Amino acid sequence: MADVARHAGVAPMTVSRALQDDPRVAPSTRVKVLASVAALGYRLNEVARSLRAGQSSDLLGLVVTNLANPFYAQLALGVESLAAEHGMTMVLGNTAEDHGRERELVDNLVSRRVSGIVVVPAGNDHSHLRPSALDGIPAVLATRPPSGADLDCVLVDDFGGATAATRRLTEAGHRRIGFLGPLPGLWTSAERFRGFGAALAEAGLEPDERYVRFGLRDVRAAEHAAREILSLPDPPTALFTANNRNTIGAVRAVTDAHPAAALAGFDDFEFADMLGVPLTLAAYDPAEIGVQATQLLIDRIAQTDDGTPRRIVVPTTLTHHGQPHPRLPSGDPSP
Amino acid sequence: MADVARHAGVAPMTVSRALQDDPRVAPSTRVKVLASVAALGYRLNEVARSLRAGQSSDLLGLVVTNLANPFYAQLALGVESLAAEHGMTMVLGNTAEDHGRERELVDNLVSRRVSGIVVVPAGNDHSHLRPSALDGIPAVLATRPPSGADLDCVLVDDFGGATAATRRLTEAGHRRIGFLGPLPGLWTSAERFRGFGAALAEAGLEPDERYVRFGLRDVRAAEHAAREILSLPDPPTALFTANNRNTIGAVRAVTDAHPAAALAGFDDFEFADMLGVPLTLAAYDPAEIGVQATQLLIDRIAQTDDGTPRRIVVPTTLTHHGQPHPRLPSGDPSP
DNA sequence: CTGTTAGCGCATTCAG
DNA sequence: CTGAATGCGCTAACAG
Repeated sequence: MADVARHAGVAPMTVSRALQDDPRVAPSTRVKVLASVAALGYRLNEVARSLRAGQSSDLLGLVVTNLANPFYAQLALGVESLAAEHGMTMVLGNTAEDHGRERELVDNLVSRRVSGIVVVPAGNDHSHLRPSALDGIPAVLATRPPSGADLDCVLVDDFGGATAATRRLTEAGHRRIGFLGPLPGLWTSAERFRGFGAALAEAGLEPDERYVRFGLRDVRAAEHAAREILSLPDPPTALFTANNRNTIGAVRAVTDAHPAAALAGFDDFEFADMLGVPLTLAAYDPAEIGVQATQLLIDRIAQTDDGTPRRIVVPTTLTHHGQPHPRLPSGDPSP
Repeated sequence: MADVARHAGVAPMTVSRALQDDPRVAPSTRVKVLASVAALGYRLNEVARSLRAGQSSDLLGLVVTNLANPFYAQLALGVESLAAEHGMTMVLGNTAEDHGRERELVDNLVSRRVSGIVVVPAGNDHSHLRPSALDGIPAVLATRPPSGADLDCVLVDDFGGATAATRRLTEAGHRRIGFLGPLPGLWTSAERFRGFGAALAEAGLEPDERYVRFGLRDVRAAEHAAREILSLPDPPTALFTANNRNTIGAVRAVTDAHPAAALAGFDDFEFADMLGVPLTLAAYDPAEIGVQATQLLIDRIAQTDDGTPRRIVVPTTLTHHGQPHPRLPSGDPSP
């Protein structure tokens, strides 16, 4: 910068001002300075700039559990787009659902003085994400509600979506409906099960534990569980699956020799319409979650909020792929 | 840091040294310092640290064209994993194939003094990525070779993969084979077409322009083109598709009323085995590209290379989903 | 409108 | 082994 100042015949301070469009600098001077900047190929050093600024660095942290999941990639895209709109740059970390790694990443981001962090938390205790634990840097949770800390968060309407999707099954006359989901310790998983149960209750039914499986973390496990359930002496005529891994596993099981079962689930995914199996899905826009979370963060950074924790719930839409579910004959359709 | 020093009864310099495991500090002093650090909840300021260091910031930039594509999400994961292994943090930007945005993002990263940048370039001229244009910060290209600049790059074996996949079709007796691909200006697209042509040549054939379509950027366009080609009076009996968007479009076209055609293509994707259509695919590991690119970058940062541009080619593997392609009767199978 | 002074938090350099 | 001085590149805060 000193070089530029020399080249332009002004003081460094003037260069600094010209570069940040300070209105107090004369137009003629500004032109002169900008010419020198161009001539010397000079570029502002953001590191020094943000050191001086003390707080803020125009960086926005994002910590996700699994970037390989297109869901989180979309969420990241949402964060990036809004961040960019506000002149901020996204720093991305992947925890692979590892609490320790999450701590490391968050710590790292704090050390870099990012302006805020969007976190998809790996664990159920979020006390380490309190602003006080983060040198005052605000964090916003995505897809899971805070526990042990008063934090902003953006959630999906897990309960509503699961209820609506399951209702489609009961409305079609199904009375024996199975459930496949990931670990019940996951908030989303628990909520979706609750929604599932609510829809059953509306129809005067309740979950049958023989047909309920939790802890299915990948497609293979889900497929296996689906086969087991469908092989029971008195198998369900329909399945509700709590996320796309489980849905896919169920589809695999159903397209095979086993007795067909109607499927409804949570999460839309590409190709859902190409699997040759009718599928009712509670869909939502993952990017929207990223956008909303980033907006909360920006509000908090700008202090335009009132300080009380906010909670945004992103709605789901019911979509249907493939042929409509055949309406079962009234009464319990026996095998 | 001064606070910690005071608390520990030492000079700030000693705190600094203790924190970076300088062997010259006495063990007892180190313990004292670390205790104070913990007591005060002190955290090193990476911003100041990297300002002092002048170069480097333990940040590694990644600029991709489309994070929504699982391919690039996987690539990002590869970059992140190796970066993390080396104590570096990934900063991610998305260009949406926009040259201007790419320049902005790269410029931004340079201003932040990242140690290096992995770029999936949007355009065909890469002169703006020369180290001299980047204040000496090295860039590595991923999936596309440099042009107008001597840069390291990591490529996929586009030619070989396309040749191998197409060969499967000719070996099965197909003689009228169509081609669907994105814009021919894309290097990968051109290479894959070249590989397609090479396999045809081996079988004494050549591309029939009636069956060749470029510029298909999404599934819908690919599906439409596939339908058109398959509706010709003398339609091809097989199609080679140059990327997963095109493959999916072709699958959609083929599963419909149209005369079936054998399919081979580039890129594997999830569910490829669930579409009910036999599919030969040239597959490769996108994360591997990210890892290799990051390794090149780290080498260059550490100056452990000899300065000449390096080029790494990631191999492809032929995978087959669904039933094997039925072997056509010898001779040209007429409709 | 422009320049001068001072310091953000840290680590290199040189003295103890 | 430890400490003091110095400056990384930039910009508030105060002069002129």
